[in-house]
Amino acid sequence: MKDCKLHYTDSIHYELEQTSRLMKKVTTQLFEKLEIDLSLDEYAALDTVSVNAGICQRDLAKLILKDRANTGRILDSLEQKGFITRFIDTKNNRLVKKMGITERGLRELDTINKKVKQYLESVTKTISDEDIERVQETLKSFRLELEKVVQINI
Amino acid sequence: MKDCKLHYTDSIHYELEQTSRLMKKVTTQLFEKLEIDLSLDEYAALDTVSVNAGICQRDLAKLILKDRANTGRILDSLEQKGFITRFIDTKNNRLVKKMGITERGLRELDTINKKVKQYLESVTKTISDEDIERVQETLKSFRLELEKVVQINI
DNA sequence: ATAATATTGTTGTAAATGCAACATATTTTT
DNA sequence: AAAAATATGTTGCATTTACAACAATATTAT
Repeated sequence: MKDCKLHYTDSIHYELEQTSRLMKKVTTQLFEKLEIDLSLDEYAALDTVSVNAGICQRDLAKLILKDRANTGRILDSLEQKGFITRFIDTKNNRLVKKMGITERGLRELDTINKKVKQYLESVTKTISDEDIERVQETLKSFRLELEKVVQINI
Repeated sequence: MKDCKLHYTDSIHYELEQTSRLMKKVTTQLFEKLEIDLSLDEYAALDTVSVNAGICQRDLAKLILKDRANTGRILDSLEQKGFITRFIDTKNNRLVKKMGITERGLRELDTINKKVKQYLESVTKTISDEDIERVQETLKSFRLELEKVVQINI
């Protein structure tokens, strides 16, 4: 019993990784099925921009946990599709590329959010809201602990 | 408040993804710091093999959520490093490549497990054991629900 | 018995990812 | 004021990854 807990496959870290990978797979398949013209990462970025109007690229990169290079590329795609606009501005007297969601992007995001929410709720319907909420809260504390020890170079 | 919950960034799926990515980053950095000569995936595979002696490649692929191609490559590396042995056997009258952990692999795994456990426990020490356990259990039920709807081609 | 289908593993390839190097501009140090 | 350090974004590259095609063998259907 004591030995059991020594294994990675019995750890919360393993469970997290597995669940997350599976979740990603499910969502990717859902996006294909619903013929959504965005990648999962583009969607996450778009959603994050929508609630953080005027955010700059580096700050966005921190939120979506991508590096600056990939964040830039994701934004190129979103801009090219007309879902966001980018503009040069300053932050702490430095030139930065800020962005905002377009009218079209907002409509697209809203559509996707509704579709996805409906579907995903049907997946988690066997799990009580309290459990979900409790997990979410614990994950958040957990994440904050992780942020203290991880070195993020973005 | 109701609208809030519509956003991906407020969903448990987002929290899962973020926490998992962060966790991966932390562990990768830990492996580098401890100068462990295994990738994270190799470690997960080795650990899984150790508790599933005689497993075949495809079954292992299912457990570590990699496709058959990548699983094969990971095993090539582990075999080359002398941590596992592979042998041809049959499963349901079919030829399969089974594997087992070597004496050396077992020692290596044990060393890593101890190091990693010690470190990771220091990370999660601010979170109570009950919370961890509860999250782990809920994640597992969640994962089982996901497995029902996801299409896995391995 | 022959053809079609299924299982398992490998190889090839295109896309995603992260990291380092670079370019530019600004702040801090000397 | 000049030099060093910092912040931000982009480009290039090497690694990882997933997916499809293939090879070999066994099972099932006709």
